[in-house]
Amino acid sequence: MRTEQRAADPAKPQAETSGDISGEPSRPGLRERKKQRTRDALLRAALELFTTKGYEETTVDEIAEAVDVSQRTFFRYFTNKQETAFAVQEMVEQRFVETLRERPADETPFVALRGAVIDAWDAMGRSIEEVVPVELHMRTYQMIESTPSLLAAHLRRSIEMEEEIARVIAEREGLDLDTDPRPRVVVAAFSGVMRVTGRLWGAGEDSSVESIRAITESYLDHLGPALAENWRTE
Amino acid sequence: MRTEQRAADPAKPQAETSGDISGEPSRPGLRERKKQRTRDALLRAALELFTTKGYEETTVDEIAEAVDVSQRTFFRYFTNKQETAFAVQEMVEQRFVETLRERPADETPFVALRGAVIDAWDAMGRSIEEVVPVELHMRTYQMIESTPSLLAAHLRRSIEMEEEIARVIAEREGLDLDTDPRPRVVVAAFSGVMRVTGRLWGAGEDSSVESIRAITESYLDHLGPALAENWRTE
DNA sequence: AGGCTAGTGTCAGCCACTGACAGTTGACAA
DNA sequence: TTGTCAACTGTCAGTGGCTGACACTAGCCT
Repeated sequence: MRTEQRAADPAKPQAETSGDISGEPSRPGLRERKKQRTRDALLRAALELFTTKGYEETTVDEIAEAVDVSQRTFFRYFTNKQETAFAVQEMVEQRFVETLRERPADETPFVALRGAVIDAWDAMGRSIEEVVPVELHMRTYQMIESTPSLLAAHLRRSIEMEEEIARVIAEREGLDLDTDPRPRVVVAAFSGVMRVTGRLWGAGEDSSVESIRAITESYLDHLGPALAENWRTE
Repeated sequence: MRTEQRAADPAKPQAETSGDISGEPSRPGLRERKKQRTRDALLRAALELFTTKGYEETTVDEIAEAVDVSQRTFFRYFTNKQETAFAVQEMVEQRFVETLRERPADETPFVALRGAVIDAWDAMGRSIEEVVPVELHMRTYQMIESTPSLLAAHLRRSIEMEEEIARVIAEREGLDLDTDPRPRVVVAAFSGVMRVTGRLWGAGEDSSVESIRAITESYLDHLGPALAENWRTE
């Protein structure tokens, strides 16, 4: 009943306390800012440690110590050790889904999916920096792919997202997920390919955003033809 | 550095000790038989407990106690708690790969894959009984699908098998996995669909072998058409 | 029968994680 | 400014997965 993951979010930014007169996104109070700083510090420290000495080799105690808080405090910000590894990933995925929703309605599901990933990769380069250096995020991604327990968690998160994506697709096409298997099927095939590209990228040399973008495009373009009948007599 | 999974196999049936004169698969010594019995007992006890009171709620101590051995002994047979949950699954997958290898060379990769799963489901019904009741295995499968940490592990194991399958396909077609992405792509798409069916089956009512066989066939037949362009004007 | 060694139990200890409780410290009203 | 309340944190103790070390028991073999 130990390891692995739970749920909940004890660190959610609960209701603003400061008097919020102007409509502006007023700067949160000292308390909030302090919390945010602690969380960011824990996250960065964790990722830095994970990517240098390895995930399994990094102790929660070490992470806490690096930020000079108690271990108990760490667990109040992150439900478990794994969660830190996926914190940034989480953001990227969020963005992907949003992008997908905004795709023109006349696009084929597959085309829309393809377009959304490409966009997501591009946007990522720009908007993550606020939390952690992109380069650190890249290293993190590769670490996830090469750490068995994290890979497992990564995959599970993936299929949860698959379900969400399938819902979006079904909505776009005006279909019923419960009776029409096609949305789930495309998404499954699509995601399967995405995973392969992710793995390849993680294993390869070039860890740039451009690199994964290129692999993604190329592989997705192979999907249709690959399911066709005769490979040998192409 | 705790939970999750490791590797190794401390319980492998190492070299026969008894004098093996006849060519027959002579009955192993008392020592071996005893070991086998302990392992089977642990496995059955574990699955029984997992499926009744839940995986996370089951303690290794409880499993060990149910078989009346020490906790330490449990860990000499299984590298970790998770491994027991997948012990039977492991056999099924082994069989699937073997079946795939024996598929007629003139079949399309996709057709061969399709045929192999169907065969595997059929064979399963017959040959697992030796270790655990099929019904218990079914319950176990559903438990895996509904237990987050196990689902994660299950997915990871799946992609490891994907790689193996991709190798088989590449071999069949005489292709080079390193330069030709198509084997991995079909396998990825295929496996993606397989996972969806597995999940559906686990969530549904009918937990029979026939049921999953049917779902599998139906869904795989949807894959080709689903990737085609226009769903709305079908 | 007796020695060898695989298999087991016991013990101690690490680490992820959690509940309980008490001490600090921002936020806010008087 | 000060006092109160609640949020946040640290400390402590405990559970459960998992491992190394060591001593002991019991099949196996000569």
